[in-house]
Amino acid sequence: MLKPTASLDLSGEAAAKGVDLFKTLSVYNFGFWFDGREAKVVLDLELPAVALVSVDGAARIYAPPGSDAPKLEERLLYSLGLRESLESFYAAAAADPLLSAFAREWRGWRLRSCDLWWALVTAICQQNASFRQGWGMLAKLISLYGKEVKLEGRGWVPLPPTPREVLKEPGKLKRAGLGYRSETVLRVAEAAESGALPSRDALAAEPVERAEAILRGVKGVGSYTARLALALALRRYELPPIDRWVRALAARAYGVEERAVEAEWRRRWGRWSALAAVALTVALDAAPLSKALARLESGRLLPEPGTGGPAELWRQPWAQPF
DNA sequence: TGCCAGGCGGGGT
DNA sequence: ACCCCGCATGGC
Repeated sequence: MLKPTASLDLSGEAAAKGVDLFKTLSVYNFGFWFDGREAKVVLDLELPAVALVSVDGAARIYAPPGSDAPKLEERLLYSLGLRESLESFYAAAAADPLLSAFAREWRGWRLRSCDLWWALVTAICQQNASFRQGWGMLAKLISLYGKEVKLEGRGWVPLPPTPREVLKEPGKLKRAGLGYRSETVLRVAEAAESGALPSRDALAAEPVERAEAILRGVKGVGSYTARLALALALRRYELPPIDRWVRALAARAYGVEERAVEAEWRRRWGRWSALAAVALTVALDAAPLSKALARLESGRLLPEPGTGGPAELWRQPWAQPF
């Protein structure tokens, strides 16, 4: 059982940075981690440590006795994007044919980060799968491994399995519906356990192209997966994860050939390239490509209620196994 | 019921 | 620098 080790109020920091905690906590979140009012934010899978964060900014960190509270507080601020200034991102987005409406209505959104292992698993589950299939896999994976931690006085919080736990029961990956992606997740788990995969801090010290190459050293981790993981875990956005979905939408919106999309995307978005790609999935509710293209044609470039996209993932029954 | 989905690696040219 | 295929699974 984890006990409260620190309490803090994020409302001042959020207001100063223009961060909307509801948007930040709700986007790409599961119902078992966000209920519309309060989020469980996993800070450390190994300790473990979890923060309870209310949309009004009240936060409490739960960790084992003797944990480094200031370090966990800093990790919480980092993971909510409160250490990041997105002024230049939203300035660029305001003038962009894909994200101008998003920049107007969703300026307070920040990408939540997670650890490197879970970022890679998340990205692998998006390979060659629809939004719904990918996130369904993750929900089922968490449910099947069944890891939970109790917060004193606040009940149980589901946790993703660690690399070691996945290696101990590898068969659960296929039962979670990962199919051939299971082998890639197992190779990532082995690399993490053996030390072949650098820690997040070690990776963060590398030039971003080198960091991408290191992650691609694992068979089954390609450019898309590596770049998405760098965005989710390290908040490194220079390299865009261009999949066929972004490729087709950007070709249409920017009037370039599909093969020229990556260069054009990097030219327009620079150091915000990956963040812009993730923001686009939020704006278009990660709709299947044909629907997303139709949304683009009709100028419907904001999340729409009832579509069950990233902004409403937490409301979806298929993503709430607990 | 096939066909496709927010990739990837291995094989070709 | 391209092109093409198969891959395991789930949803329609």
